[in-house]
Amino acid sequence: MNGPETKVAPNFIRTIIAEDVKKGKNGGHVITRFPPEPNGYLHIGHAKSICLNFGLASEFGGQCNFRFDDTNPGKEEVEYVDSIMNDVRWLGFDWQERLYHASDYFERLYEWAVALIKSGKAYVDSLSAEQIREYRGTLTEPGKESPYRNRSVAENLELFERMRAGEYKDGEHVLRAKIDMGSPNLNLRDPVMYRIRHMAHWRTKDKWCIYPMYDYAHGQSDALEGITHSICTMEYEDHRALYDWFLDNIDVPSRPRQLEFARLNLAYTVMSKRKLLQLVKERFVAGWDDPRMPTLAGMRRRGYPPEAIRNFCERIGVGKRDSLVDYGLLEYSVREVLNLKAPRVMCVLRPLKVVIENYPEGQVEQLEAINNPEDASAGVRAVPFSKEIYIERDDFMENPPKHFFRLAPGREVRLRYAYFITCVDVVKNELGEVIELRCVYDPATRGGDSPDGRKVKATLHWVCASRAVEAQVRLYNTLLNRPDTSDETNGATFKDFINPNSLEVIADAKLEPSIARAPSGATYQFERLGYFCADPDSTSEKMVFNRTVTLRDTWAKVAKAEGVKKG
RNA sequence: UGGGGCGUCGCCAAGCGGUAAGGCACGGGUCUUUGGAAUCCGCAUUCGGAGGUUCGAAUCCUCCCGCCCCAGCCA
Repeated sequence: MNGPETKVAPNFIRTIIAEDVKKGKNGGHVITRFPPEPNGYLHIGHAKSICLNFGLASEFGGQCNFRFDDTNPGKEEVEYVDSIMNDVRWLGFDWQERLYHASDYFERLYEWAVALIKSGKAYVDSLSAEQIREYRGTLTEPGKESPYRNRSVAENLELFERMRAGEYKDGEHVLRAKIDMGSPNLNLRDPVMYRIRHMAHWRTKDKWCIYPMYDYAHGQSDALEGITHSICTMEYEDHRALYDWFLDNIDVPSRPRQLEFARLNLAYTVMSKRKLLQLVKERFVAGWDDPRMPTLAGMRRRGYPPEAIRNFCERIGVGKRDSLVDYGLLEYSVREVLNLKAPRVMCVLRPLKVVIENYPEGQVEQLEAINNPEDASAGVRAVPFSKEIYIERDDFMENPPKHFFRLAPGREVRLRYAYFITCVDVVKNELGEVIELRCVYDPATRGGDSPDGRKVKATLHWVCASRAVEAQVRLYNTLLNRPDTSDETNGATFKDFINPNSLEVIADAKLEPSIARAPSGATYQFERLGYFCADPDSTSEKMVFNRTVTLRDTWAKVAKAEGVKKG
């Protein structure tokens, strides 16, 4: 697929793996894994990891396993399990039969813990959680050894066995690795391997009441699956010494290597599961799949194609430094895909009635419109036209500024695929607001071309008033009103910067009749406005559309630069 | 003031001792029945700073500055 000139941009992980393969390490094989914990929905940051892991595996002719990191039953739920698998498949990746769980290895991990006890490298500690924290020391002072650190192997064995048997309450004992309480790396100060949790696990049910910690479970799970490159985010860099310590002190079947990369931060949104959960629980959004959410479920409902997300993940690259990616890059990736695929259709969001005075009363004609100028195979459709139509309020200005090309008193413009019309009169209500336009059309311009070759500076979208279908349209803006809300130094939190205008609902947009019954999820370009997709909230009475992303809007840029006001 | 990372264009990001890729954004042109799309052109004498090594440094050395992560029986 990748020809010689479509070479992908190198990154340090790709480079390391290529070197390993070249040296024949791991027999030249590459096996990666995507290891989510089922404690929340997947978001665009996970997409980066998914694309990296599955992408690298396929690039090197290897495979990527799917593994639930389910070591903490207190936080994990099956609702998340289902959504996670669904989202990875939707993104376009397939783990075939290789669906694994850290909980598949509980028995093996337990045996290895026993072996570590026998070799004097692990012990049961009976300090309380607070005491363990005190004994751990601080960033600048070394820790102290627990008084239980030198229990005999026999005693440790018995205690650990009874921990498993359920003879102790939560928190009474833990199993710790015996490493070095004076290490400058806090992860090596006798890390906890097992804690007691009398709690059912979604898979193992009541079989266990002791559960392994991430640090103890992850590397060994990797080794059992023959993972060659275990790719994780930067915050685990300090854990690598521990990851390696376990692998060095346990008789594992293979030797994986941990590599760390920087997680994705996207402007105007948040990525942490904690914050996303807060948005859902505190009703700032309608749910995990709210189209404003950076979750894959939200983006799917918003209308972002999986291909666009994959392209975005390739474009942002992979590095080790903190970054904040411009939201515009994601939007560019979305438009790029949709431009080629989305059928065009006309919809008027904020209607302004236009009466064409010289058009025959009661006549309705069908005009031919191109479905997708980027794709001839998409064909054409018929759009009804008659004496009364709606145009966009923004497409008319009574006193147009210099660079406004659209309709104005006395001005002629084109109605897309229809006729040239000239505004001859403006009807206002008692408040002085424009409520209707009176225009005349030129019958010779049918279809939108003028036989005499005269030009017009603008083409407007429109909808036939008598045949229009009303639809609800939801317009989305950024969830947060500033790009970076991570600085909480003055007691501020991201919630202080939630954009109160992130959702704008248009109750009665006028839609051309051709998509009156569009299937949920179908994406269209509403000409001159943007890409929109049918929402599952649609009913047989009323369609609901989500604005996926606007089109690039040069006029908006000009208007802003010149300080043009609406109206 | 311990340890681990990181500093290349407004935002990402290549580069690994031979004289600064690419994408987005931005500015301008062409074309246009979407102010869309497409297309062309422009956009870092300089790589956090200061010294040093070298014929030659973003790349090597020294010192300095800045930012991120770590004190869960979370992952």
